[in-house]
Amino acid sequence: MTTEAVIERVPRQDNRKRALMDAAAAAFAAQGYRATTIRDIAGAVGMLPGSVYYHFPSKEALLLAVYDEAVTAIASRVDTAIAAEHDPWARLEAAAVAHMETVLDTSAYAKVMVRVLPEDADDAAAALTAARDGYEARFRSLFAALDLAPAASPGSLRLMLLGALNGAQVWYRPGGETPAEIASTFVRALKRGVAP
Amino acid sequence: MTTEAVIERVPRQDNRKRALMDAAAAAFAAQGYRATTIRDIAGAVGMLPGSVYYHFPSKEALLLAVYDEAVTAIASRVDTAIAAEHDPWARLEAAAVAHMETVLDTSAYAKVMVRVLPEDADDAAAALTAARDGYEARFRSLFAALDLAPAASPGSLRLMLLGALNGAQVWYRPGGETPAEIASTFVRALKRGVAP
DNA sequence: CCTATTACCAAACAACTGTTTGTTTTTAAT
DNA sequence: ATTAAAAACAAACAGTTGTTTGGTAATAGG
Repeated sequence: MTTEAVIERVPRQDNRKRALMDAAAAAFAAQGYRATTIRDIAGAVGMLPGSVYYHFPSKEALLLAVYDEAVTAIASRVDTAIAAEHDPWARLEAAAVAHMETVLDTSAYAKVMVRVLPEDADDAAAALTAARDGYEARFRSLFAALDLAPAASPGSLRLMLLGALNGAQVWYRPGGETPAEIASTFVRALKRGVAP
Repeated sequence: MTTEAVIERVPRQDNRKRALMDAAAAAFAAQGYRATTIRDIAGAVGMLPGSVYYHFPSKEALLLAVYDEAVTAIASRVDTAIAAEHDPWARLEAAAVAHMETVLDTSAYAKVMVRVLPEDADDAAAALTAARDGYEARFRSLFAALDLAPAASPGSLRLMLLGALNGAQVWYRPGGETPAEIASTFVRALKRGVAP
């Protein structure tokens, strides 16, 4: 008994955990965190509500998992985009385009990051803020590398750019300019406006 | 009976209706619509939950009343601000400053307009959208009056400006630049960026 | 004073919420 | 085939939600 080897079980599939996160992301993005019920999510993957708690200990934990995944994914896309550029303004433009495309086109995860405010999840609020801050630090660096006119504050500009990009989720409708064009146009206008 | 004069009663005071709307606006702005309960609002004015329904037929009706009031108030402030200017860019700047000051300083009502998405209120969604559109039409006119470089689309610029201004509510913390300074700086940068 | 209306209370309702519990089925290694 | 863990079901729980109902003070006009 004491010499018993520790048997390691490989979990059958993560598929269900992933399916739950995908369903949760879609629901959170479309209806918001509070308006989404565990029953919505469970139903979307053909599960009973109680079964969700085998995979996640709480609704907030599920949100946090989705949120972390969202931050990781968009951060990696932005990193790839800026790695291809050297000029500071070109890097900012590339980052803005990647951000906007991810939020508007790609995944429900990024939409969750924009739509769900940290205050929506009482206990997980600090964790959500931390995750978001980690991502936004990239834009902090990008703005710090710019050569700006003395009147322009990099902090305000960064927050306004992110506000404008994220606000697009509320009003954007496909058909006219693409997300990439909108982001690109905006950053270029900003450049002409605040360069020395 | 047929010649009976119609007696008109003057309601004692609207004070309570107003108090309810103020409390609702504060709660909606701080916690969002769904996270706010009728009990929260009733408690804030020293009333029992059921009594709220003497003044408003539903929670959504209360939201709509707050929303309409918010739109009316911010629209009047913006109208006053732009009436004092003649140059198109100066008018836009004045409007942006008035918008931002209202959202950040003045009242919880304006914050509701920014924070509560129409989709949050299932049945009243269309009414909320209509109210918001009526307000945003002012900015449509302001942008239409500008002399823009051919590459810049007035529609995208308008939505980005509003996105940036409204996004400020999420990140703004008092202490540094004032809301008016931020809005002003931003519009001026935009002008240099997109003027022909 | 009388009376109808206004404004509110007190208590409940039915529906829905996140979550828990005990049990059963499914899976994969022995 | 046996076994044990993994994954799900079935059913409930306790709390909260928006809302309704019937009664009761308060108010102001007659």
